[in-house]
Amino acid sequence: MSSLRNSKQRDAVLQNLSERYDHPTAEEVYISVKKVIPSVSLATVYRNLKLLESEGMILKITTPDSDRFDGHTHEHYHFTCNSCKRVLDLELSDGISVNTLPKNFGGTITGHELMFYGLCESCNKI
Amino acid sequence: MSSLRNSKQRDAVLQNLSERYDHPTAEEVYISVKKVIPSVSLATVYRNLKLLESEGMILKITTPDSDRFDGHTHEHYHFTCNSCKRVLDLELSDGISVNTLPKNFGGTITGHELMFYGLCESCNKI
DNA sequence: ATTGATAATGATAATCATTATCGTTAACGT
DNA sequence: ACGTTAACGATAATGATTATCATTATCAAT
Repeated sequence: MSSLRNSKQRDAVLQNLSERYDHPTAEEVYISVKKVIPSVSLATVYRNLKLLESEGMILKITTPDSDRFDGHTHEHYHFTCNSCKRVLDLELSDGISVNTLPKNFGGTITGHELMFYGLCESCNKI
Repeated sequence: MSSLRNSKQRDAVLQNLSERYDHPTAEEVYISVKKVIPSVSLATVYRNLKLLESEGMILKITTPDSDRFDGHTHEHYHFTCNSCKRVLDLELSDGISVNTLPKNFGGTITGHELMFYGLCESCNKI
């Protein structure tokens, strides 16, 4: 069977994401990785982001505005500013209700969306 | 200032969404509305979905696979099947923890993502 | 009812993020 | 080293969404 080979491009993508906390887009990761490996291709960044996500090493965060990536995979939540579109981390204390909005946060929260993932009943049976 | 005028195309979009619970894509809404107004344009469906969402009359649900629409705006949550990509409603009892997964559900839940929306601290000040 | 202003439409071109293709390069087991 | 093939860089293709624009429909004022 095929297995993963080492790739400095993939290492650079993963390292960049592990160093930052601003939830960059694929394009923004590309710009950063280019500073370390100037010859890197945008397609390679997309390829490795997808691969790393499928391996569970990074998270893809889908917002209404853009897809973003997060190198920190511990359980935590996110906030999107409707104005500047930035994505911030929100750490909720364990067991907090989704109806109890975080207090230690200078912004204003006007809504939230909770999405569960898994297998539906019919796909479960297959 | 400008104000909204009546439009049977917009009414048809809104009515279609209010009748269904399957969280259709824009294309799927278009197919349905076309059965009522055969001359309707896909662009008109997109325009009205955006307009209705900005008016708070429908919800846009962004999933990793596609954007979907929901005509039912009361607070509730969603489940995306990783296999068939369907989006289902999940009603959580009030105050339930995000760590307590719903029981009345035939599928398997493997993860979840919680996104808050609003204004960040710096945009708040503007 | 008619008119005038303009919101809304239908058709389609343009945009843009992402993916596919393909010839070349590089990782690594033998 | 060598051969196999995963991974790459470059770029074309794709597909969902948005922009454009000439035409039509809404509706307040006459």
